[in-house]
Amino acid sequence: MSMAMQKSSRTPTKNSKEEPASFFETVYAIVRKIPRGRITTYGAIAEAAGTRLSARMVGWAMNAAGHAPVRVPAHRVVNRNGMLTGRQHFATPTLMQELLEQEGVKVENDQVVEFEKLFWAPPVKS
DNA sequence: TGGGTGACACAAA
DNA sequence: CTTTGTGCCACCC
Repeated sequence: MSMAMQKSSRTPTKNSKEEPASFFETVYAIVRKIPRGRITTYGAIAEAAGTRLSARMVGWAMNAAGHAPVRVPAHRVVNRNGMLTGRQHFATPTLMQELLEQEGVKVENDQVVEFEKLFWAPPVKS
């Protein structure tokens, strides 16, 4: 799959304040607010960010989150099915599951157990 | 400027 | 049930 675009450099646009300079940072801010042991979905984040029509962008932002200035708990973000779709993008394919289990989130067959119960609804972006 | 990209979501077959 | 296809939008070169 991934052949071109391996560098993917992004513009940090660091602001002294918490003000997100771009949609990416908005997503990062939301993801960082996910409580430990909880999870959310790309769609929920997208909705909170104001782009519910495109959950894809959240995944795209997560892709860039790997080189974000602040570590983003991307392992707490799963797809609508509660599946760890992004595990393949972590340092190791199993890292995402390991991190989740470290926080008490049980994962079976690449899917979060009781995903609906652990689901955390991100606050709506003002 | 324009085009391509995608860690999703949803509908249809 | 699984598979296939389309839409969607912000960001990067």
